[in-house]
Amino acid sequence: MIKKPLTDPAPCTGNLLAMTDTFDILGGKWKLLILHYLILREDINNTFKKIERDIVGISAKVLSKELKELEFNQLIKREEQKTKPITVAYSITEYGKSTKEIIDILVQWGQTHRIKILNED
Amino acid sequence: MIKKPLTDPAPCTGNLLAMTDTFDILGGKWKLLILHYLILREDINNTFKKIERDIVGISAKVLSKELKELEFNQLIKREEQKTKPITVAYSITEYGKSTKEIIDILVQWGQTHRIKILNED
DNA sequence: CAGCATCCCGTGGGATACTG
DNA sequence: CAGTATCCCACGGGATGCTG
Repeated sequence: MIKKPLTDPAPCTGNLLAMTDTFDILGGKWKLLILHYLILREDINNTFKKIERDIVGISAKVLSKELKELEFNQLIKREEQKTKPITVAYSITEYGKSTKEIIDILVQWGQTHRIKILNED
Repeated sequence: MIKKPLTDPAPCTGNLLAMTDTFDILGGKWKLLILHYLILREDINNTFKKIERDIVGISAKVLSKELKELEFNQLIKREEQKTKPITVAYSITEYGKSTKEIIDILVQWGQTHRIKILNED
């Protein structure tokens, strides 16, 4: 039987670092919701206003900040359209689609949890 | 702690709701780090003090709050030990282990992202 | 319409001290 | 040791108004 060092310094630093990286980029309550929205509506003209209306509870100020950060990290693409009053369309990038597996697992976990809770008591 | 259904015309309401449920339970920057820590150290005596030391950056006040919420949602178990100055050990529950797939994906994504960034420019 | 500037408030969380 | 209680401040984010 092999013993581990007793004074075990913070275990798995690498993993913690990687998770923190992910939180930094995708963290907060909105980014993954926005990515989910854009992934499902890949071929649609998703204007700022439309996103703001569809994602219930988000304010324009916060949405603006979130979109900017997502664009900075190349997860979404921003395109100004030459309309009368200017409109802007946002879309998912190929790289942005890599978050789909995260989203799917979070959705699945949430659904399972809800079922678990309902079956209690 | 589950949110009430939103009266929400947005597409894919169910998915958004499920994701929001997950955020409510596992959200914030600490809960998944704590679960990850406890999953890896399943058979170890994880006292409050030990966790506080190993998870760099967390304060006792916040750790206390997070542990309470995780226990409330049955993701971890709290056990007082009959030591001289009382100690408390926390451990992952079977249900808590269901978060491992989430953690694994977040770790993996973070690592991949880091590699991507390094290979740019 | 998109999104920035301002003002303003609630609260999350740090620092510190105290208790069982 | 494992928390709890207080004080206190920074800042996230709402509301509103303005501009290109």
